[in-house]
Amino acid sequence: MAGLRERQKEDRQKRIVSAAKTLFAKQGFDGTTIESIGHAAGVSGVTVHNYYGTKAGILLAMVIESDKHLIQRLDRALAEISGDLVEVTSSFARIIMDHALLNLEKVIWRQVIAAVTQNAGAPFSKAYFKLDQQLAYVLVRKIEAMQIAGQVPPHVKAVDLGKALFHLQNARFIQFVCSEDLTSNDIDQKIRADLTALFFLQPPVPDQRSSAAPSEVS
Amino acid sequence: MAGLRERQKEDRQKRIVSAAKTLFAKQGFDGTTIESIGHAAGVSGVTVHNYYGTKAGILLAMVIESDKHLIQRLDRALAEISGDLVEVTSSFARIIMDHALLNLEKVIWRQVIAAVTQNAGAPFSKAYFKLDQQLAYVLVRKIEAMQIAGQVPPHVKAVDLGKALFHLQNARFIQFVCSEDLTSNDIDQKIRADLTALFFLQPPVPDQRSSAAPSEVS
DNA sequence: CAAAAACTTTTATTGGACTAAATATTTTTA
DNA sequence: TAAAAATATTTAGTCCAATAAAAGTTTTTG
Repeated sequence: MAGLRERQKEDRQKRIVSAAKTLFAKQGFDGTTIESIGHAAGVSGVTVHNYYGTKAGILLAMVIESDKHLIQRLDRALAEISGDLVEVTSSFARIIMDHALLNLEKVIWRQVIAAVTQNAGAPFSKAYFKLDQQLAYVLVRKIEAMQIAGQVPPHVKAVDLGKALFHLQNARFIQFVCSEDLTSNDIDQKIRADLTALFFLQPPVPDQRSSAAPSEVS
Repeated sequence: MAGLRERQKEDRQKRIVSAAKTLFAKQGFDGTTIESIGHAAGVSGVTVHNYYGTKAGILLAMVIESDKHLIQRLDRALAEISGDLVEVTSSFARIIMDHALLNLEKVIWRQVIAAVTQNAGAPFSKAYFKLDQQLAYVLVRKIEAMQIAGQVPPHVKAVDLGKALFHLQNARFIQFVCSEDLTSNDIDQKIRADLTALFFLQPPVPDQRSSAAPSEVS
């Protein structure tokens, strides 16, 4: 059997998360009561509480579920990219933004970020931060691969670089969801500007030709 | 006269913010009711509402008030720093972290970030983002000065670099307040690692001595 | 199938943010 | 100083998240 009850529970949870997704999208986060989520999912409001603890808990369940596949998708996508670090980071950011908007609207993402920040330490927040770390390591692995291919200088610590790039990307992602006006193209431009400045690149660096180009430091 | 009533209003607002600061610190954000803030400030809860709209509004008023002087302080502090960009950014971040903790505890800062994110678009959020921008421009100005002094290559766009560094610092600041364990020293190390990797620096570059450390590029 | 275990639901309560409207007070101005 | 204007407070109420405990239901187990 392996748990008939288990399956029912999962089914209920799926219905709850699905109902929440619909209602949040339709009426917003604050405009949706836990009761109404339960009603739409065919369970009582208290049951929703029992499963997810808080409204934010439901939200995070949604996000974590939706991000399950993002990491693999990113890994695959980055493997195919042959550009420099700017291209790689830009693509990384773009895939994350696209994926994010595919699942939830910006206004909901704001609630996600708020909930995670507010409840730093809560189980669902830890899960979210863990996910972030996994995302960062997608970048780290790509950088390691680029180092082997000679596209990134070997003296750079891939982990440090990957994390730094991830944090930068994440800051821009937050900016992205905090402004309804900003498109993913806007953010892409900003990220490119960020990296161009940070890498101290002379304007367009051609290609393979001695990619190290260490700028004369003070 | 220039408004006796004005002055009383200001006085009341000061008392409210001050009371809120004390109570938030003592009982936490959620543990403090608007009613109790009003009581401590000698006004009614409704008056608190009238002035600040929401509990988050009070919080942001606190932050904005406390950050009024931060920009000047930063400007003065950075003017005296003569190190490279890593040193400058590190100091920048450190001053911000110190200032932040001097005024509010981490747990309250989490509420601040949550509130700002959640209510992106609300007047107090806009004010906060504006403040952020002003902070970023402190860095931009310093970089411009460094360019004139020949410490930063002239082909780099100071605005881009300053904003990028600010965003990175900001991401690390959020990490800082989201973990009770992390000290400002921890974050400092992380920021140094970030920048070292991003700038593609050979490990520690001593000084003028051009210690080439030629890495065998595969 | 019956008893026990594991959940869910119902019912009831609490607590607090936020709002609205009526009332009271203080300040201004004439 | 009295009327008017501006502002604060009281009062009353709504809404909803969150919790607790009792009652009901389904699933498992023996």
